[in-house]
Amino acid sequence: MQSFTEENYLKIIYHLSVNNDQAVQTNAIAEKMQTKAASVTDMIKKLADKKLVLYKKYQGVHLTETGKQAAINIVRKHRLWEVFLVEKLNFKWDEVHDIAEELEHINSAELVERLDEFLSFPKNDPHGDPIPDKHGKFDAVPFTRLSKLKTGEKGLIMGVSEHSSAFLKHLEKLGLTLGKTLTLTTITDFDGSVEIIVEDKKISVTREVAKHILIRI
Amino acid sequence: MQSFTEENYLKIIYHLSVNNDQAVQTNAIAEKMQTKAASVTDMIKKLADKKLVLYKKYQGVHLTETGKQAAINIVRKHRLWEVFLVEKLNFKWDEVHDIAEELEHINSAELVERLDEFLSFPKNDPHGDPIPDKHGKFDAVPFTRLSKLKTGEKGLIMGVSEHSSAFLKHLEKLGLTLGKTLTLTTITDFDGSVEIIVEDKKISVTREVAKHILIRI
DNA sequence: TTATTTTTTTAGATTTGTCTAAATATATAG
DNA sequence: CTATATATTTAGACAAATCTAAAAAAATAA
Ligand SMILES: [Mn+2]
Ligand SMILES: [Mn+2]
Ligand SMILES: [Mn+2]
Ligand SMILES: [Mn+2]
Repeated sequence: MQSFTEENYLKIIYHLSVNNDQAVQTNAIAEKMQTKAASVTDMIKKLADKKLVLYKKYQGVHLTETGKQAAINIVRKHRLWEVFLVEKLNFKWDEVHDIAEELEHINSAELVERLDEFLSFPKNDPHGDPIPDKHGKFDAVPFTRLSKLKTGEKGLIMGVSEHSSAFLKHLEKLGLTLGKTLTLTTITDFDGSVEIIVEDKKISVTREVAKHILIRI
Repeated sequence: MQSFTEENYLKIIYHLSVNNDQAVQTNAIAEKMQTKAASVTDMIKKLADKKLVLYKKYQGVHLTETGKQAAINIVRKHRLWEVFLVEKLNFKWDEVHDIAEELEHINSAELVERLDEFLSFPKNDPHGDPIPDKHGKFDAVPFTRLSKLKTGEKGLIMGVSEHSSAFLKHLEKLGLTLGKTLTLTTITDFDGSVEIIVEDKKISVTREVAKHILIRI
């Protein structure tokens, strides 16, 4: 069994290596963990001793299969708890992340399976992210970003790639929530912002925001 | 904010001092915490620095009002999560304690209040123990023990004072669950075991077991 | 009331996860 | 290919929570 800290390292290494099969760098981990590179090196050695990561000095780390499964299990718990908080306890999608950061470390396989069942085996969390099943399997639905759409194209909002409360609240206010359909009408030349229509309303979205809205055409 | 460890100490000191206004002894804490007296002394000093307990060398500890409220809040969370596990996730009453030991440390006041509401503000946990409200208030319903009943007396099972899985499973098997009504028919002289009738069935219960069954006459 | 037992505290180590500062390796730029 | 910049590791220290062994206080018994 891993400590909370070890679990957080595994999860971060996982997120940094998914969609990218290169080695994860010490500094990248340090930034996400909000700690120092020296501390990361210490922890990496420990995780390597436990065969959870492969490590070569100065060459960054890769998760082993065991490490990857451990990480995915934490992600599974995180996302299931987020669904619970939104669906059952009526939290908003911008309020659940920090609580799930704690709940994801609760250690009971039985609890996770029963929670999954209680929630009717959800496929996605409140931010559109896929929930791995009990074997760690999930399908990565392909997506594009609002910032990549061309004029006139229609799309369905299926997720976000930025999870800060400020960003989510902003989308909420604009009515840009999961499942909404939108049409891109204009791309502004000078700043790349986009005009879209959602539910018959015209909205302007900065390029920075558009980059983080995941779309299925 | 307290660490998990500090919270566990507070909770144990609380349980050892409720129904008993004497100072809680170092060794008593050590036994419950499954640790050594020396470690307890260290922690007591830390809790005293934080004004969560009153401590005089060699004289044991008392919770301060702040410490008591902190402890009660942990107990509240523990019992609410136990209700959740039994009522919503269909765990048995003997399966929930260890998971609740972890969940009780999740740190979000909003979560607790919403969970309480989701559960329809339960007054008691699956073992009959009272759940403090958000202000830490609860009424200690008076009770007696099956071992104190006299021949012919009737009673309602309202709780248990032993929470081990083995004990709870045993009661379950005998059909001695919360809310059941029983009548004491015989007290055996030589070993103090009691014969009772529950739902028209005659059952024999050892004195040791009878001591831990809480009854309202 | 003196001796013995029990309880509690202190002293000094250990483990985990962190830090700063300095050393070393790797990458990048001329 | 060498100089500089960046990334990473090492060395040594620290705080939290624990431990063992020994000392000290309090309780109990003779
Ligand atoms: Mn999240
Ligand atoms: Mn999420
Ligand atoms: Mn319990
Ligand atoms: Mn309980």
